[in-house]
Amino acid sequence: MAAPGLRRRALGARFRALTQEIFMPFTLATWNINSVRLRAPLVERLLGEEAPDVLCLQECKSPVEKIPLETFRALGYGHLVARGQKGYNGVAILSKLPLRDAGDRDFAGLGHARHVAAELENGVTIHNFYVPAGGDVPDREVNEKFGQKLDYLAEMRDWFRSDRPGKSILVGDLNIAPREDDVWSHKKLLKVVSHTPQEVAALGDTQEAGHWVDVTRKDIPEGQLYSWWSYRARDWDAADKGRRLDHVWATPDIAGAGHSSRILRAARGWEKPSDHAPVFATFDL
DNA sequence: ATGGTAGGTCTCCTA
Repeated sequence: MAAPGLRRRALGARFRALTQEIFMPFTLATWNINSVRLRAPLVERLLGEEAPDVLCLQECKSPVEKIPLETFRALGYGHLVARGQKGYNGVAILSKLPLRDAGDRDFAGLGHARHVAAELENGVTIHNFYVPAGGDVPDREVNEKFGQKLDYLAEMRDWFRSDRPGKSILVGDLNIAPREDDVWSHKKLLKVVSHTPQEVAALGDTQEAGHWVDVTRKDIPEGQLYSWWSYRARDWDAADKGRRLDHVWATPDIAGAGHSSRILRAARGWEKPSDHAPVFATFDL
């Protein structure tokens, strides 16, 4: 039998080990960067100023081998799981924490680099998505791209239905603003691709199939919330005609650990910006 | 009702 003092210290160590095991908070951000090579300085600025543990990028528009990993590694981000192609699409997960490549899927058979998954050492899987934008006309009979977007979402839905995810986070540019307060004008955008009832229903089916919790809206349930402002506006900030296209979802087993969601609107005003702002969430896991 | 900007690539596609 150990002396009372020793026993107390041993319990203290066990308590510390236990609490550390339970509370290992990590912060995650998702950002459509619109060319990771052109905007490598902006990525560096975000990593330097905000220091998320994990940064998921979309629209890298670069083959994986041309992503400037060494500049990011110098800031402590030595781990990369990515898929790329020349000129279009491309998704990357950049991390301070070790990652295991957990594969990718080619939904709707497009042959595009629009999904990649990685697993953290705590067993959490991160899915990074770039859902097709869907073209201009919300009618698959006259616009093939709109059909591809709906097919992409349907195949995501079917996958989550057949293989229900657990301990998972899904982020990315989903190219749909589902709620009325996710767009600057619900009424004016009802026939605009990204906010049509058909797309909102498709996204809802995909979310429901995986029992995904919208972590951003769990944290910020009220009010207008945007993550994208068009380049075409004369003054994006004053006009504020935004949409919430970028999302952070989590499975119910870990969604309760998510908190401190925010959108870094300021990044939309940086020099030569992306048209998207980064979305953040922290998970105590 | 219209056109407005941006990036990559190779002259126009995509967002």
